[in-house]
Amino acid sequence: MAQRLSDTRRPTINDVADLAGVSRQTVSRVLSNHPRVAPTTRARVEKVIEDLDYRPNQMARALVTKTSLTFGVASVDMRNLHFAETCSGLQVAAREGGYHLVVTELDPDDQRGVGTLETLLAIGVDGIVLFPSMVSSADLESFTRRSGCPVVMIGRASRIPGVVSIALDERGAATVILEHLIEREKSRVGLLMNEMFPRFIHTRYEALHSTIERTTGHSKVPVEAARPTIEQGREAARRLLEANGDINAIIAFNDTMAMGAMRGCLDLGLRIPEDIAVVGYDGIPYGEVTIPPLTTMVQDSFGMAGAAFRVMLTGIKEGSPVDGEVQLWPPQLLIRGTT
Amino acid sequence: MAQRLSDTRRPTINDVADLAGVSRQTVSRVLSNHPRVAPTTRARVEKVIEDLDYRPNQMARALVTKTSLTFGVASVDMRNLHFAETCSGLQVAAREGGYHLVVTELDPDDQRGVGTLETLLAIGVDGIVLFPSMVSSADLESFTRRSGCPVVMIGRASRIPGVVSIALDERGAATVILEHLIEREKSRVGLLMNEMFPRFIHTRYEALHSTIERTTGHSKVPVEAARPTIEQGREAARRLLEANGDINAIIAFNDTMAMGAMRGCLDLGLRIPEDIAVVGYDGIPYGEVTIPPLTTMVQDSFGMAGAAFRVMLTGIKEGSPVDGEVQLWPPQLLIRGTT
DNA sequence: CTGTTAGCGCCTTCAC
DNA sequence: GTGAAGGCGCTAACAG
Repeated sequence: MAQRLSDTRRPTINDVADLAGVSRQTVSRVLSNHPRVAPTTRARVEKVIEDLDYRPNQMARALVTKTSLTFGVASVDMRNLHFAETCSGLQVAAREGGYHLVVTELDPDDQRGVGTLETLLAIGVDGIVLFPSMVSSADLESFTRRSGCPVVMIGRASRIPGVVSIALDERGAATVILEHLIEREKSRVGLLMNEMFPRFIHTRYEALHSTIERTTGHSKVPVEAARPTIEQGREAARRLLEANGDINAIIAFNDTMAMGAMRGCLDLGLRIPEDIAVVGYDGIPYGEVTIPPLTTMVQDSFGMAGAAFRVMLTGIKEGSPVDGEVQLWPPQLLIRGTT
Repeated sequence: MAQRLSDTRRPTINDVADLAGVSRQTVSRVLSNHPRVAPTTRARVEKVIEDLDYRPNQMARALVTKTSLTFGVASVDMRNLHFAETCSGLQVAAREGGYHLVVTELDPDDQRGVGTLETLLAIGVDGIVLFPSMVSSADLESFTRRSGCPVVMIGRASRIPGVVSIALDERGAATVILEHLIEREKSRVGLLMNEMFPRFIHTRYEALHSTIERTTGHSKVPVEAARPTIEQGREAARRLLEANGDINAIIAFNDTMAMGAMRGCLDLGLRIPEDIAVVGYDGIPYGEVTIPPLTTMVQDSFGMAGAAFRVMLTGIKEGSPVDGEVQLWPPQLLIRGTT
């Protein structure tokens, strides 16, 4: 038993120091590339490190440096391509800096959501990338104020002190979509929104709603809310169409719902795009193989992820997040077959 | 500045102890629900914990307990629905045990892949869930032997000492698919495989290849390898069809490639399923909205994730992984419109 | 250039 | 029931 333990025990900085005949401090200096180490000493220590396949224990290191080289990524549901792509982008950006991602879904039982953030903090993350969620602006502000933890929010633009937002320019996006639909003479628009997000964080809904009112003159905009799945999108689209026979365009919260909506339209015998146009958001790859291919408001998940990581890193290094900054990303409408 | 630091400093066990007028030890006992604490003391301490919103620093705790309550999840590419769903399942299972996921992509520069595993270990994970990758069986075996870290591999069945495999029963799955295709009189099968996975870990390829030979009598099975994307699947399918005019069925490595293959077939003017049948693997939601809907070998990502977490937890608790166990999951063919 | 001392925040072991 | 030492593996600050 003791045998086994000694077998599996990872070498520590002490082991390296002993074998190299130096103090732990010298090893530590070699590790951190401190200049004032004699070349011969350095070589000797590095040799031992190599031989032992030693790697410093990051948790011990974090305990003293207050920097764990990990950051949290939180969303309500990770089974989402936009999220997956963003995570991939975060991971790529993070790797260079030696950072790791702790990915978590916000606890559905924790209504306010802050609990999940506190938990991330307790395990030692240096920063948090947060996807749109139930966490209210007030809670978020108090969280960052209390903790000093840099928080970057992707996908929802709000000027929360202590939080940097990176999001699609929703108003610009809505305008581009509406211009396009109007050009296609599809100005009677219905909305398919995500019921997971309460009104107060629903910038996309508000942007679309006000833009539709402004550009089409229709004051009552038909809308249905559902979970962001194909099946729910399909059913919601049917409800939307049955209750509003005059609709000739559907804008969906994301591509997944839009793909469901396409089926809902077919269910009712409507032709796309002749009878009804469909527009999604995100630009997921699967949208290009629907028949017809889906017109969509592309989000540069990868680019936004990179930006998010850099902003977070700045927040970490400066010890505090930039104040309420909002980075808006330009809309980019990918016009394909559904409009 | 000192002001700011003191503002944002998280309370420690000492703060709680001081305020409650007890020693740190007593606080620690309250935290771990130790029975021998006077009810009044406990109440007092809990009150302070509540007031301070104190949460124990997991890294400090991990340093002494050797248990971080985190585990690593590694794959070659996280932009993959099967992976995303599995992560979601892992996260749900993990939450109950208070565990967190550190998700990482295997470093493409690290050809052998073990480096990524070592890095995970250095940041303190208690176990690792590994997706099929370039990591060879030999490297994996030596890694688990040296580190004693429980590793569960999802998606590739191999009897590696120290590693538990959880995977689809590939031979069973291949048999089910072939029986179905033969019944549909589509026995001239071409294969679209994933070039990311080298031969030696390609159980899916081997199962399909040998099953096709056995059941159809065709000894030379046409195959194309490509990256697992829609576009690459499409091109590979065209190559496959152009080189093998007699093919009347394509089995793709996963649904994404299968969806690309469907486009490739259309490109060449083939009707699905009349002229050619298409089968995918995974059962991702988007497969249900292709036209026609995609026949697919479903993988219970969520269930496999739960099983993987439980196995890993057992490994962690017992201090060593179960030995070379392989859990095979039964095939489940979802027959839709492409066959 | 290198070593010593003193913790980081927590738990384990042993006293009382 | 509670407290006092001691140390997990590492680095910061000071010696020399």
